[in-house]
Amino acid sequence: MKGLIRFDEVNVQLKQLFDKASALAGYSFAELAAEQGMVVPKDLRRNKGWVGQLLESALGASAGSQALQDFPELGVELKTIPLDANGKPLETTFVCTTPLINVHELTWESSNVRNKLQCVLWIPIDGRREVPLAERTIGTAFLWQPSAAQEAQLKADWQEHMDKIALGEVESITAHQGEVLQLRPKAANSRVLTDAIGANGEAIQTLPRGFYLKTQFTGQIIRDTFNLN
DNA sequence: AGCTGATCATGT
DNA sequence: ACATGATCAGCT
Repeated sequence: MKGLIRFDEVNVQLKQLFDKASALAGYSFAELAAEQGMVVPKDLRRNKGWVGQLLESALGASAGSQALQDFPELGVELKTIPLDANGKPLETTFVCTTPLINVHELTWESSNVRNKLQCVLWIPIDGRREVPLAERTIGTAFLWQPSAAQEAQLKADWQEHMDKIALGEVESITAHQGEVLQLRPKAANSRVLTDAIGANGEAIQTLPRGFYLKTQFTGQIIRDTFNLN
């Protein structure tokens, strides 16, 4: 009984979140920022995460720097995705940082990538740089869970990357690898170092990496959702 | 340093 | 034109 009641409550909360996100469609960044008491920066050059933070604020996501979902009680991750005039993603999507040590015990099933992508509340946003930031608008939010085929692709890429990391080959991995999930630097700058495994199993220092969804993958999600093509 | 939120800017 | 490697801000 208790479980059933909780289940219902979670569904109600999820619906409320989705309704709230849906209601944001059409608003300009200026309008939403005013509502949230935020100031629209001139551009995103020194405020790259600003749009994401604007939506987090509007939807009441638990802020912070923890490696958790945005709505842990709902198991939902919030992601903004900048689109061009044709509805194509302009950027890859950061998923989470990549573990580079103690990786032997890790499995896809328990991975942070799988956890984060289990249920995503995507919010398409106008990413056109030629449009002043204040005038850009919010698109139609949608909930997504990876299909079996999509999860299989993600798992295969994740496993390939993690195998290389475990073998001490992290520095040979480029963003070209992975069908849908790539590994790229994720740091304040290229001089930042973190612990990793070297080619002979020894400890080395390397640039921190993150997992990113390639634009072809997110582009297909967008097309599937909005019946484009 | 290492997470979160990401986009920038350059090379191809 | 586009993706890769680099970078920016805030908080812990």
